[in-house]
Amino acid sequence: MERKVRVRFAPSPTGPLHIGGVRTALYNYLFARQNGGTMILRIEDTDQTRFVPGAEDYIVEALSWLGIGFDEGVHVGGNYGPYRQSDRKPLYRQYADQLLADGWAYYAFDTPQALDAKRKELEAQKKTFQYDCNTRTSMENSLTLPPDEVKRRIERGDNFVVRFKFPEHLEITVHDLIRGDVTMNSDLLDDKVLFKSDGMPTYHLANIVDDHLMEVSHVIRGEEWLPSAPLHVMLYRAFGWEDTMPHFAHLPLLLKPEGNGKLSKRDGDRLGFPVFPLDWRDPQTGELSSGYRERGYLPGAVVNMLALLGWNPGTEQEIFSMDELIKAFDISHISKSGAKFNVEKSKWFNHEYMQMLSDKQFADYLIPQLADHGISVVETPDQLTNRGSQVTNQYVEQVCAMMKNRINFPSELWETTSYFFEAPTEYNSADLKKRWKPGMTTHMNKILQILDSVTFDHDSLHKAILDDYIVANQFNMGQIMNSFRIALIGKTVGPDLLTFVMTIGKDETVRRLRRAVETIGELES
RNA sequence: GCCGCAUUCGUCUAGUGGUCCAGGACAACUGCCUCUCACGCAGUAGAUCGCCGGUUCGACUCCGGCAUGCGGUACCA
Repeated sequence: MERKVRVRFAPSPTGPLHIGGVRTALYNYLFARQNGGTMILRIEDTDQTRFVPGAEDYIVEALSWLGIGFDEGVHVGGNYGPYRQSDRKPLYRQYADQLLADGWAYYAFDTPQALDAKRKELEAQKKTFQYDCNTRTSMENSLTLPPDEVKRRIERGDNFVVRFKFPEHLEITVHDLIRGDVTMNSDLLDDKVLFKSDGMPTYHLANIVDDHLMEVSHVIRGEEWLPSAPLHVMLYRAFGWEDTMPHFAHLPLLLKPEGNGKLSKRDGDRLGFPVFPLDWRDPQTGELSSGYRERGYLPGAVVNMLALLGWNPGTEQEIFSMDELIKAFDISHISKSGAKFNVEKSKWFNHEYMQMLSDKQFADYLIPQLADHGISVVETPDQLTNRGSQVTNQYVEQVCAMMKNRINFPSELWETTSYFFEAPTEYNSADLKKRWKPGMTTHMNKILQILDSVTFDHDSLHKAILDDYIVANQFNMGQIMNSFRIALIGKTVGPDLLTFVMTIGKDETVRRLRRAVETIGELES
């Protein structure tokens, strides 16, 4: 019987959402949308000591920025709420009690300090302590204490936890959609705490109860959960919910770009790329971790890049819109091994997505940067009152159209287009040395004359300067044109020079060239 | 230590027993374009498929061992 697809993304609000978590959310989303299913956002905040203010809002905002939407969840509601585990607190006790009553769990009174001491003691003998079928008989719990003593302690208000009682000698098999069957022996598994002394369930209990109550059909989560999956399977069995147990898919981890290991917050700032979707300022330390959005990544590029980090379409297509991803996504094409994050490729993705933007959208990115440099934008030419610090909207778009293909990030806009808006204040000395040879001032003065006498359009300029002057006289094209370029731009970079001249106009061209001749002319040796 | 998962060009990956002397992308390099720098285009190089055995007529693909990496081993998720 095929159930309706219901998946959940269940982060815990302990800080900013890690990019690996974003990918988990994305895969859940793609799977839900592809199957006409429901996408749920559930907040797993059972550890009250790790609560971080703002983290939940951050999660919602980040996923919303990326276009990963939810049908049910803390922020949108739904019929299976509440969607925050702290709000579901009263619900869990009865399930712990049920397990206790059925012999699947037991009370344990060992204090954290006692457990800690035990671990240290064993460690000194080079052994490790695990609360399991071998050790539970020598601990303080309802398995070893007389029933009336257990009752007395509970009534007295002693702290206790509820632990799962793993059956002995049992092979537990978890079927994973990505890895196939994974089998573990119950004798090696520890009796996990299900219910804490503070009255909250642990992740393990809450997760199973909630997934069951919310009728979750598929659990798509990180590989770090694989070792505890047998516990989860056993819990479904213990509750008698095995026939509606969700399918599991454990995603490979995202690794740091160099060396080995999980991608961590530190790597990002050390290697100069974001590990988080949005900027995050730690409320405790005030430390800022940078995000993709603020770095100028486009949401589509981030989604596309993440989708392909651990999954492939089986074809050679690399650029996917969200709709295309939804169509192409397939759990069986998720890879099994961890993926190293590649900064260069993420830049390439962003470049591709930037190129899909219109000139107008580029202009919208550039205009604030112009303002930062004292240049304001007006709608029409007749509104221009100060040519030095004002440009028209149309001019900005024209510049963007010409320069967009060399842009990877919006932040590069000003530095790669500034010479369209400001005359050079200095001339690159290396370029001058290479191009501005003796006699160049004479050539520039000649070009000044030509500019003055010729019709100001691209073809006429080309004929007058390139054909009739440089080529006809067999002058060095590279030297003259590059010197001309240095005079106008300050260095030997940029678009087709005559197009540039046409863009900034005759007056500005003449002004820049005159000034260059005056300034540089003296440098001739 | 114990348990689990993984292992194909520098990186992401294709590959589900013969069609693979292993394909694509990013990066690198070369060339074209060109007054320059980019973009773009074309091409080159780069992987004894972690190692050793086994199964098979045939293995990157199946099995076993080893090595390495990663994950887990909390009253954290």
